[in-house]
Amino acid sequence: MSEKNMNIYDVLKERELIKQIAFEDEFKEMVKTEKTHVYLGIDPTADSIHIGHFIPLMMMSYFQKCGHTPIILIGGGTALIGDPSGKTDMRKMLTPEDVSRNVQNIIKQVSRFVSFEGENKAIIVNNSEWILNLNYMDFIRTYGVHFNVNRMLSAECYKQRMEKGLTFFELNYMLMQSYDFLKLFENENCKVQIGGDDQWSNMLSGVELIRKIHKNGSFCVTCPLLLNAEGKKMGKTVSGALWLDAKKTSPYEFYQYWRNIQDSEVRDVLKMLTFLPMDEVNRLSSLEGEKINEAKKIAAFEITKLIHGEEAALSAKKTSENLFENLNSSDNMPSENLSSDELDMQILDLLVRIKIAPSKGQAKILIEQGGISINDEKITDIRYVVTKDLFKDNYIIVKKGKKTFVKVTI
RNA sequence: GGGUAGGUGCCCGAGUGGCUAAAGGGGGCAGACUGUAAAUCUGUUGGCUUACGCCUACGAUGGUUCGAAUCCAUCCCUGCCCA
Repeated sequence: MSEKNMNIYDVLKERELIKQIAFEDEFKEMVKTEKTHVYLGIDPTADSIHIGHFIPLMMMSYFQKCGHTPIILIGGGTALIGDPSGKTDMRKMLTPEDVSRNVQNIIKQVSRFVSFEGENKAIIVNNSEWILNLNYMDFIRTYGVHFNVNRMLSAECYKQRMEKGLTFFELNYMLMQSYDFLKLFENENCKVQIGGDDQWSNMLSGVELIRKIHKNGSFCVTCPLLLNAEGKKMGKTVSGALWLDAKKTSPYEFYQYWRNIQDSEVRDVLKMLTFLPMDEVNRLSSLEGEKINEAKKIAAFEITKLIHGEEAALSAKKTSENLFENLNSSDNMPSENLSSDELDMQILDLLVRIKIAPSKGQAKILIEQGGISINDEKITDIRYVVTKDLFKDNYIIVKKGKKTFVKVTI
């Protein structure tokens, strides 16, 4: 691999994947001469990773390509307790079985970005190994003394919480995360932590803890958060988050998400979420007017390929082209199967049945506003009945608005 | 522990006995316009019902009343101030 000798700092700079670095100059010098371990923390609170993990994983991928060793830290210890950071309610407690099943899924998805083979193969560690055995008194005496609460409270992430109320538990998160880094530093010679910029304070406090105890270099690097043109986090879909698991967000849906980004987001998306050469990124993102659709297609394809593999990406792309560019094929479209005794169904019931509308009331509104068509015929009567003769080749295509298609088969 | 202000629909927020499925805004969805974009304009936004209507919903549980988001009691939760 020729990339092995590339300098990670330059690579990340070029991709604009760096938001902040602690001890930047020292970091630059370190990576010139050393190959180190790099860690990224992921909470196994869900059985899939979502788009928020995407950029840090891209970053990790570059680190590995440059010869560094990725460590994926699973927050198994903290997940067993239940992470309170959700604003409204405590997340439900996870059993050890939940956690280990989630971990399996997460590893599968992470392996799209980092390799678990070769000289600097990625390793997985779980912080339950050390968190669960902590002795409270020992912990606060040994490590607690290094944390200045005044300073912690001035950190951006807590500042916002000050208005809403902050519990001691949440305040502790910073100590836990710092301790994770310290352990990895001591046990695995891990000098670098990476993560999203929202983690900056937590990461920095780990760096400082290590420097206080070992008087030795450790670093953290954050990547920019993926924001859309409105300044909100990207990755929200109608049905919630944009997941990287095909079972939760289909490759087609995933592809469409990226196909529909705004013009102004194209450059960021290509640059940060694909491995396309920068020349190409620059060329594509400078396209104007209608032509920028070309860039969006490429972005959607590349990103889908990265997450779901080439085959799934091709078929998502094909489905999309067929639907929107009128080639009239329904392969790979989201589909629902009806049993034959469900025929002659009222249109309202059908829309609910195939999950196009959440309730009959909503379905009624959609039809009244002209948002529903079957096989390209607009439906205007809310009492329309779906009969068997509509089903050519045993399927119909139900369309909601401009972008939602469902193939209904019998 | 004491004082005080609060908890309303996806979110913010008005409402302080009947006209309230609950103003207004945001967000979502749909329509027009477009490039599967943005901006703009329009409609719509609890569930069931062809409909009359019924059910569920203003932190929780009880109560007062012909009638409660609105009054009373108890409880739970949150903010702020004092200790």
